[in-house]
Amino acid sequence: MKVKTRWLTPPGQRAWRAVVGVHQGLPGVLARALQDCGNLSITDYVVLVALTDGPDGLHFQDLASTVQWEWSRMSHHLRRMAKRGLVTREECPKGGRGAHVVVTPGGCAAIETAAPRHVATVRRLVIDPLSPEELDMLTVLCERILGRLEADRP
Amino acid sequence: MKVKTRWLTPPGQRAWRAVVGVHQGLPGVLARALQDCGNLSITDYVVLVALTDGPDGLHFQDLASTVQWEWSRMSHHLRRMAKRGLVTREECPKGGRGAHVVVTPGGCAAIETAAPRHVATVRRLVIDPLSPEELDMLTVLCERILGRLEADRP
DNA sequence: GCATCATTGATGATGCGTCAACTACCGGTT
DNA sequence: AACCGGTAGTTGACGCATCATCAATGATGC
Repeated sequence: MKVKTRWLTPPGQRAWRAVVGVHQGLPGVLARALQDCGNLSITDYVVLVALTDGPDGLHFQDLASTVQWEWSRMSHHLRRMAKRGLVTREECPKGGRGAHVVVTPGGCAAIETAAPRHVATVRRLVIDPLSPEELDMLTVLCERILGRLEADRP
Repeated sequence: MKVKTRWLTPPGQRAWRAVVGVHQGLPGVLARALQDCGNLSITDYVVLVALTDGPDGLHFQDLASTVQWEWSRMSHHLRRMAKRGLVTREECPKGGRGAHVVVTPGGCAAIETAAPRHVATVRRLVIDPLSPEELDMLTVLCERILGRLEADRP
């Protein structure tokens, strides 16, 4: 019951396999590293980094747009994070409507322990095994692919 | 409330951003392409490709090991695919215990329409925008990273 | 001043993936 | 035969992501 499709050329197959392999392997290792120090998921980490990047919290919608999430996803995730004491919703200081999201001391502590280790993991897995020239090459190639991706999804 | 961590160097940041961008963007485009022709998810596609790669169906555990899934995940997914008429569980031809999974005619038709388009999408997004030398370079870099990943997860 | 509409955000339903039982069945041992 | 340990696979519960929908709060037109 062979499917008769013209598959990729051997170099193409090998490249695709490698890309898929990285795609499948990276999140697991990063997630484990984050789990080991502070019980954070990758998504928690992303949200906390966005929130702690400025001096104060962020508006709900600004937060959602900086991490490129839909509002509903953000809302659900903030509820779960709030239940775990990582963030809180406050009244908007500008008085208007809209939720203002801030990091609790607990969340701040969590991100401050997690961030250095996470960066170290990224370094170890992706940055360090490549020479500076190779890193630049990887950047160029990924950005080329990214361009196609964005052209595909306007 | 700035988190004071030594982040990546600018080239490192740019590389990491590009890698993450590809990682986040690729599945969406591939999933849409598969959805548009046959209502398959990426996971459906992977299972169907594995099943139609040989002349006959596969043993449950062989299927699980070729696509690198846990048994429970495979079991759940096969149940859902069976409910949609894509695969069936049969008695093992060897007589022993164990489930034998085969593709239904409907599943076969689905994969035969989906596969060429999927390959074309991969080509368009990843293979075509790169020259052969660049493709080889991408392979080498990804495989280097893969090595680190596997060293990290024994 | 109020009716209408868009924005902002929350909620419920559904599907997927993981973990931890749980069942069933085969093989060998006593 | 009865027992037992390991293999094969299923099931249930839970967390997360997405989609559709709902409620409340603006802004705008008349």
